[in-house]
Amino acid sequence: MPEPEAAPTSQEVATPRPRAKRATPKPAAPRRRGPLTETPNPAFDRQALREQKRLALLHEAARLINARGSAAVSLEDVGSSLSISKAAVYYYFRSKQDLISECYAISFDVWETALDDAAAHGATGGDRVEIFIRRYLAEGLGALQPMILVREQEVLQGALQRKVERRRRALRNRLRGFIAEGVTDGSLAPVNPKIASTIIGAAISWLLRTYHPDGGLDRKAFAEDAVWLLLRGLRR
Amino acid sequence: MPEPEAAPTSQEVATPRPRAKRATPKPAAPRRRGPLTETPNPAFDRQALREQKRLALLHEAARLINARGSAAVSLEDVGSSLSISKAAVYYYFRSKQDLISECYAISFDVWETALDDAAAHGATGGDRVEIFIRRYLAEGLGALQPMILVREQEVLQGALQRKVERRRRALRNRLRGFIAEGVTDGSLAPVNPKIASTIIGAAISWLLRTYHPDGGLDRKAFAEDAVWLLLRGLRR
DNA sequence: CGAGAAACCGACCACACGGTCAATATCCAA
DNA sequence: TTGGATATTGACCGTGTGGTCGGTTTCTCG
Repeated sequence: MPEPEAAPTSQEVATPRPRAKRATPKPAAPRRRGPLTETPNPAFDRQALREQKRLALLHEAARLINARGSAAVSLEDVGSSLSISKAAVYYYFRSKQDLISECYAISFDVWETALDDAAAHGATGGDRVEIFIRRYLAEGLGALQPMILVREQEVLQGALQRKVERRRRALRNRLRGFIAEGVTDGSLAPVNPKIASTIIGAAISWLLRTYHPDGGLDRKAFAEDAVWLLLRGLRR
Repeated sequence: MPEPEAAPTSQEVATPRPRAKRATPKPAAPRRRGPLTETPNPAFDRQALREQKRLALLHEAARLINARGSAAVSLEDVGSSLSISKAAVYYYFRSKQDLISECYAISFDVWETALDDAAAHGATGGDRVEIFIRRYLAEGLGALQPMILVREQEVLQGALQRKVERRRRALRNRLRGFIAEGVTDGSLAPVNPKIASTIIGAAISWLLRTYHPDGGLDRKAFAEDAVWLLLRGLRR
C-alpha cells in the first residue's frame, strides 16, 4: 500500500473561528484500526463499514466531478446521490477540498500500481513504458472503479494543493525516468523525456475521461490502439 | 473568417424576469460595422476600440481560466486585472457563460485555421495530420495570443453548451477525416481514426495548457518532439 | 432494558459571486 | 457650449453553497 506518511491532512484553508469544542470524531481520520478489537466479520465491523462508505462517497464524488466539473458539483449533490444529507458528508470529510484531494490520492494509487508493475516486469525502458500504459488503461477502463480521475488541480489550495502537486510530479518523474532509460538503452527513439512524459500523461488521462463504454468502442481495442499510437506511432 | 451564422448568442439560462426596458446597447452585438461612417483611423474608431477591448477581456479571461479554472475566476477578477469594474465587463458581455463561450470560439478559430491549412497544403492524409499538428502548436505557442484555450465544457449550459459541443465535434470530425484518409491512402498505419483523433486532440490541447515558456524548453523543439511522438512514435 | 457512542439530519450562518440598475463620466459631433 | 451616444462605476440584490451546530435516531454492548 502506498502513502506511508499519513499526516492528518492539514486544512489551513478557511475556518475563520478558532473552532472550539469538537465533539464528533475528527472526520478525516485515516483508514487505520486499533490493534485490539480484532475484526470478527468485515460486514459488522464499524471501522470497515465506515471506510466502505467513505469509499462510496469518494467514487460518487469523482464520478460527478468528472462528468460536470468540481465547481458544478456541490456536496449536497454528492450526498443526495447516495441518499444522505450534506451534513452527513461532512461527517466523513473535513471539507470539499479534502474530499477532492482524496480523490486524487486514489487516482494516483492507480498510477503508482501501474508504475510498480512496469518497473517489476519491464526489461528495457521501452517495455516499462508500454507496460505502464497498458496497466494504467486497463485499470482505468475496468468496470470496478470506473473513473476516479480528476483533472482539476486548480481547485485545491495551500497545503493540499502542494501535496497533490508533489505527488503528481513524483509519478510523472518515474514515467520520465522510464523514458530516459529507454532512450539510453536504445529501446526508444531519442525524444525529450520531459515532453514525451507530458504527452503520454495527457493522452491517457484524457482518454480515460472521455471514454464512454456505450460509444461502441471495445475496451480492449481502445487500449490497444492507444498503445499503438503512443508507442509505435501513427505514420506508416 | 469562420462563423458565418452570427446569431446573437441566445441565453435561455437564468434571466428570471422578462427583462423589461433595455437602455444600454445590447452587449453581445457581434463585430460588425455599418456601411457608412467609414473608418478614418482605427485608433479613433469607436467600434474598433470596443472590439479591441472585448478582445483584451477575452484574452485576460482565458489566461486566468486556464491558470486557475473557470470556477475560481470571477468576473470581478477579470475586470480588475484590466483595471475596470465588474459592471464594465458586463457592458461587453451578457454573462459569464457568454464570455467563456466566446473564448471557445476564438480557440476553435485556431483549430479551424490549422485544419484549413492542412487541407490546402497536405498531399496525403498523413501530411495533412502533420501539418495540422504543426500549425496548431505553432499558433498556440505563439507569443501573440498565448493561451486562449479552455477545457471546461462542463460549465456551459443549454444552448451555449450545445453550440460549443457541436463545433468541437465538427472540428474533431475534420481531423478524424484526415486520419481516415491517411489510413486509406496508406500514409498512416491502420489505426482507429476515432481513437487517434481523440489522442491527438487531447495531447496537443494539454501540451498547450501545460507549456510554460520559462520551463527551459524551446518552442521549436517542443513542437518538433510533439509531432515526432504522435506521428513517428516513441518506440525505436 | 439502558447508556453511551456512532451516524445522521434540519436548520442555520456567512460569504462570494453572478447579475442589475440608476447615476455619472467621457467623448464626439453639430 | 450643448446634446446625445458611449463607457464606466458603486451600490445593491438574490441565490447557491461551503461549513457548523444542536439535536435525534440508530447501533452496539453490557
